[in-house]
Amino acid sequence: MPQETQANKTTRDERFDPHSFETKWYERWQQDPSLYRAEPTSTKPKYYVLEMLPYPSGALHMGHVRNYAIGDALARYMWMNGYNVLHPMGWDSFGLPAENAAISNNTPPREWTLRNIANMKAQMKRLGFAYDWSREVTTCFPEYYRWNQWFFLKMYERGLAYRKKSRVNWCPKCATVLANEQVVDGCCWRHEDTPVEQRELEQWFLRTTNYSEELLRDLDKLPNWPERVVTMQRNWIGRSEGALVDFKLEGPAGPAGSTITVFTTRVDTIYGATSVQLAPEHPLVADLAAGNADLSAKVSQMMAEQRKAKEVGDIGEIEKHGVDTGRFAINPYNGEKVPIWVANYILMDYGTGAIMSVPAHDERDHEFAKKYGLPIQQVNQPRAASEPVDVQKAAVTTTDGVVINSGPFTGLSCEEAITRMAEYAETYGFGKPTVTYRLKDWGVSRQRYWGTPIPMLYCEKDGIVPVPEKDLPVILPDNVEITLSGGSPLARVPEFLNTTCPKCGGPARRETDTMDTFVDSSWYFYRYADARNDRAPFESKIIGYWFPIDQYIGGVEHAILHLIYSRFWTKVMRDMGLVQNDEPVQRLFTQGMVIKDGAKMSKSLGNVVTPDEMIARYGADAARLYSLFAAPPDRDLDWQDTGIEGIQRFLGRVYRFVARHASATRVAASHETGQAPSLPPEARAIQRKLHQTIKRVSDDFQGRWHFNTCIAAIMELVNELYAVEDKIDTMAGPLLAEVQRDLVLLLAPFAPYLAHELWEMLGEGENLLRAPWPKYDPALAKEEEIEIPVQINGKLRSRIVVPADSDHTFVRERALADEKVKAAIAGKQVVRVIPVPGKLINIVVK
RNA sequence: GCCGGGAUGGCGGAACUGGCAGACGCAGCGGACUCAAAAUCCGCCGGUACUUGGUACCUUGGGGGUUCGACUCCCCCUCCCGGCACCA
Repeated sequence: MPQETQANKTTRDERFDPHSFETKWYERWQQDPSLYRAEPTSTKPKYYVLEMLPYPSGALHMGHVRNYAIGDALARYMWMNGYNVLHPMGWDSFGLPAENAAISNNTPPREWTLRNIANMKAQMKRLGFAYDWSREVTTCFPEYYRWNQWFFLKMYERGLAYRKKSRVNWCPKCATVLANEQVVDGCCWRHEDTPVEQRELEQWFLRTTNYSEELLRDLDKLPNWPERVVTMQRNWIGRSEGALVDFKLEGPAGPAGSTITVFTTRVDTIYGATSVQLAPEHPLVADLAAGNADLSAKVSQMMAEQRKAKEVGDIGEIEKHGVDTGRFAINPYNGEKVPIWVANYILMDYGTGAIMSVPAHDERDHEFAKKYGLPIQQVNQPRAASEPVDVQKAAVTTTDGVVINSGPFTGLSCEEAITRMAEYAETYGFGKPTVTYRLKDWGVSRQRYWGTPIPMLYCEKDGIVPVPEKDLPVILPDNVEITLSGGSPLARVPEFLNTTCPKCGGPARRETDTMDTFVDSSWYFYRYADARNDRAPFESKIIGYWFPIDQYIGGVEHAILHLIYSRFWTKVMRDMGLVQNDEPVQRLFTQGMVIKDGAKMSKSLGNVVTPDEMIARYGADAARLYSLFAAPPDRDLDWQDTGIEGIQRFLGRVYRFVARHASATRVAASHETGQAPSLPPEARAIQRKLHQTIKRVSDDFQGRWHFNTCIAAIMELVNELYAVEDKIDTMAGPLLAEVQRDLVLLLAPFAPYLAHELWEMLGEGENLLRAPWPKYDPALAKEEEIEIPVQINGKLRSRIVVPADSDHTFVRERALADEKVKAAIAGKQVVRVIPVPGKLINIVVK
């Protein structure tokens, strides 16, 4: 054995070559496809960890690597802790970039997409991510999208899918319609410099608004979602409580009827209403303007103005103006006649498109009334008025007040009046309490080729006819000419377009729009649980076992779009009896972006770092470990090329240390004796550090996920091992063996290649993924002596070393006896001594 | 305007419940090894002042406060990032 130690010393400067062993393990892992498979049933507890599936754009970027490194570390940790882990991966593979590539490279979208998938899958494998590929989901395959179509039919049956003509967002670059969620600052979410146009089109919608209330309420069931995601969804749903009140039109009524229903959150101020304001697009406006050329012209001008403002995204900035229609409406509470105006700041798509204008108690109404000389009438007196209020000067908008000049409601508090007056309206049939939402139905039609065909037919005789379930899937044809003009490419494929009506057997044509790709990603994670089912999207019993997802990890950019649609889809499936869970995701983690030199990586800035070059230079482990080490995972990560070199150095230090002492460990392991005899102090220090490190890493996995500090802790352990390495041979063998094994286990979730290599080097035959996570012993982690800082009047003046379990009296005596302390308090009076057990002592002197 | 999040050395970041500010890493400086370089190993590394060791003072975006003690709590302000917004 001494000779062997000698031999090891000679390998001290052995080069650390991650590529040789990463290649070796990569090949071994490819040979065993069952390695990361989840067990269909198990006595172990289940754990479903999921990273957001990528769009197959061509190659992974560092943001992907970071996302998957977090998920992979967690999956490996859970495996080592004895869980039945489901850790799948798939491809969100429908979408526009494939069509754009088809146009620019003359490559069919399918071919382009599948090539990208192959490339990215190879990258993932090379990075060592532990996915259960037997459950791979590719959304552009008929075996997947047929279930999109199936769900669509089920929603149609339940009245949740419907077709209507409406004003929709249109991106001229995508040549298709966008959902409200896909419009960012008035521009397309894909083309941030392209303003969205408004077009009138016949479209398919899903009734997300049926679930507005539940989508909002159930946010309370998600305590383990990031606060900001919950807030963003809450804002997006935009619940507002108020009342509907009917104002009767005075004089002749047109086709739009004789009632103007207004929505208000402040019905308590209705006695102060001095006009009614309509949105230019309000149906009644056409009636009122009929035969009035001047009014018609002004109204169409306002419509144009609103549309333009909406496109540019600065609705809210435009100057308020309006026009008096010359007609009147009756306030149902007091019978008063108020003029009806049309105003450019009233939006048809919020509330009812009509408001009552109360200039005394609303700032916008006040501004408007001032401009046009409309009367301002106070009906609300604030309680805590420091100076006399003058509603002619400024609106009083507080709800902390008392209702005045309001007939039978005079004297009520605002809050009470809001309730009582709405009830009153309901009793007398001219209104009711109500709730409105900002959330709109989800427009899912896209005038594009590379997506799921919407399974609907149009028959001249029978109208809209759903494709019978037995005829699914409606296959997306190949060889379609793709252009970005002239509407849906599928409309130019006669073989696809023309079919027969299943009801009457007569000629029918197919719907040529495809589904928004967010449909694909709204339920893909259910498919993973039962990915090869060809009779149903999945078996409910299997969903019952795996759901909800224990941990979902992805970018915060999906906080609204994908995550609200997924929640909606789950609730619909639950109401269909397919799943039992109300929510798909138990815990959500949103990781920060990877940036470089303070900016998002982009080709135009030339600051792109690719995983391939990082693997080539430093290896997969280093790329993964650095993406976890450089910043806490929830924050943005500023990529520094020199930073990853430090990680590579660290991995080399680990490798060399274990390599140098592996044989000693193997020998020790072969005649393990159980509890070591009392250790020499240096060995005890190492043991203590080891157990402290195990605690820190384990705790972080349970709670904060600050993997940057976990890795720092492991670095500290390795630094300590190096500091005593010269003496390590004289230390007890079993301890060295324990340290080496545990060090490798601690690194296994973060740097799997290195960990596997060293595990084998230590003579461990067992699969590392199934090796038990090390346990720490609090007694062994505990310090025997601690250093106590001594403060005088809150300033650090000295430090003393005392046994860890010293009581206060002892610490106090030692502190007061300290030379530096004595000098500092000489001639002064000790007023108080404040102990912080185990932490610090502060002496207050005068 | 409203709602979140953030600002700490030359840089990325640490300090978890009010208790040693700057862990760990990068960059930098010095040393060992080497003919030399790379690699590796060891040491130093917030600022200012003074006689080196050392000691004192300053320092967590700015200003005030609470406290024996504040990166951490409270009030005011500045800047940055994200969401919502004529929402009635």
